[in-house]
Amino acid sequence: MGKHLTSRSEDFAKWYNELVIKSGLADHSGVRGCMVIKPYGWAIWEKMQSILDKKFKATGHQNAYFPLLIPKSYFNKEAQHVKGFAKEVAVVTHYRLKHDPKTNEIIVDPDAKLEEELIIRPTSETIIWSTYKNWIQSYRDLPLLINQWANVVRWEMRPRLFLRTTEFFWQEGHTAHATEQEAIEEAKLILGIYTDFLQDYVGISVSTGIKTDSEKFAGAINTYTLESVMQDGKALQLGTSHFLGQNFAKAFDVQYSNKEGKLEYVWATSWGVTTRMIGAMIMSHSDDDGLILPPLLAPIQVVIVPIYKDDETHSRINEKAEQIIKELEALDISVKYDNEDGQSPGWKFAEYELKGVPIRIAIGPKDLENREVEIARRDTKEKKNYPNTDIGNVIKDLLDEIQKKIFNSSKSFQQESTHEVDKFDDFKSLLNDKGGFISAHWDGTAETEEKIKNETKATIRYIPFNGKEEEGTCIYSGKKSKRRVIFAQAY
RNA sequence: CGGGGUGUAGCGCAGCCCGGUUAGCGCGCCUGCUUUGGGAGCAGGAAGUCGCGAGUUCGAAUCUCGCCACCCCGACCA
Repeated sequence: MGKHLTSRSEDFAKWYNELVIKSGLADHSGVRGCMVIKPYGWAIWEKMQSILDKKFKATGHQNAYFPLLIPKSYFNKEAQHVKGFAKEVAVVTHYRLKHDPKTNEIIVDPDAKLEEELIIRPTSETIIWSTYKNWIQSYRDLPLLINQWANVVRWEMRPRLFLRTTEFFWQEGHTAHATEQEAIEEAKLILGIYTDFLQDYVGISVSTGIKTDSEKFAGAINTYTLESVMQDGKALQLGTSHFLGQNFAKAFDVQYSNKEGKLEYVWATSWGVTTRMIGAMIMSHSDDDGLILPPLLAPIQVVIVPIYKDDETHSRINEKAEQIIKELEALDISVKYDNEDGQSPGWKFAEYELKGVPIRIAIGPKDLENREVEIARRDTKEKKNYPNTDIGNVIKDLLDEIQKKIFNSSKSFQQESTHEVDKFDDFKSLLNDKGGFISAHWDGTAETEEKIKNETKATIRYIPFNGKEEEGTCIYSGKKSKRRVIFAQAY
């Protein structure tokens, strides 16, 4: 294992890559764009899943599972949807391999060609709506509130660990409602759940708003988004919640009888967050020494490192460590006692900093003598000695404090990274300089949006909700504008 | 898909230009002793189809041709 990471200032992309791999979250695999998520990384995802899952269930959603493979014809039905995803779907064309007698190699059996090709889901709207058609007949069947935890495949040209992989994990919610209003409320409810989750648990400050037509989900009427600024000044979309209108209902003919016995198309939403959140968490909080994990998602919240010279001291430390472990476990704090004797304490310190364990407790001869322990927090690198008494509660409070501190840093960073700009020259120089969110006037046309993108690589990340009415002129075209939108260069 | 790079021990690399001992170094691993408050030291040891396939040659990690894979940078995307 290399001793040092590339620093963020030297090469942010390299820092990120090394960090993901060296901290043991994930590995590259034999297939381009597909990654192996290792136990330490998967443990974080499991925590994310269980927290979100509870929130979904608390708001009336149920989990179900729909198939990975979707007949190509289903995919055809909603025009915008096909158009949006066509470029990146993987297609299954055959169902068998055979031995080639000539080369003695395994080849695709040409006789096993599928009559109808199957696509590997890039998202599940089509298969779900073709199923909902049979599930929904009456207003009594509504609302239908389903979520699934699944993997999807989108053939990516330029993959990046966690941020953009060809296969990724996510949850996708798909709901059907009797009224437009109710569907919009659902999409916003979920956006609120995502916001709370990202801020309270992942510790990332997010901003929300509506996507422009060119950035919205293929097949949606409106896409609500959550966005944040990473440490390098680039923006990242962390999740989306879509109001789908009646587009899929009409494409798949999903109608219900209302109380008056008249047939009406249902109103739909879909929404998702992915393993990308892990990448965002890394890029938001971590430093040149390694990960900084928010306590509420850290697989290990506290690590105890013993320091000893002789067996007698060692066994006294073990005793003390056991006491602390009991105290912490009683408070539901996850703790690891690293009592391996293969590595020096210094090695362990560096290792757990790399892995982002929020709190480290060191116990050595001095501490035994003074009836203390040394407690070090990962986020600030601060070290302090605490007396033996009531260590559990000290740690508990410290974990809370770290969680808050991480979020507050993210919040102030996001505020510092947001700038109002009125001149296109300033807009461009700001992008070159530090990036971040740029709040600027836009004339509302797709043409201007496109031109700005081509010239600066910045896109409109979102149109803020309740953006205050403000007379102004478009930063690019000089035409009249009534509100500011948020631009950024994005991942 | 374009440009660049890499492929040699579990990991990171050198060797290749200019072919020739038994393919080397660091980390890790195993054994032993000494160590342990910020990535420990010494001694000994195990571990390699040199990405794959052809070719040139007395001889190929090294030269030639072909193939494959991955990474990085750009255009598309959660």
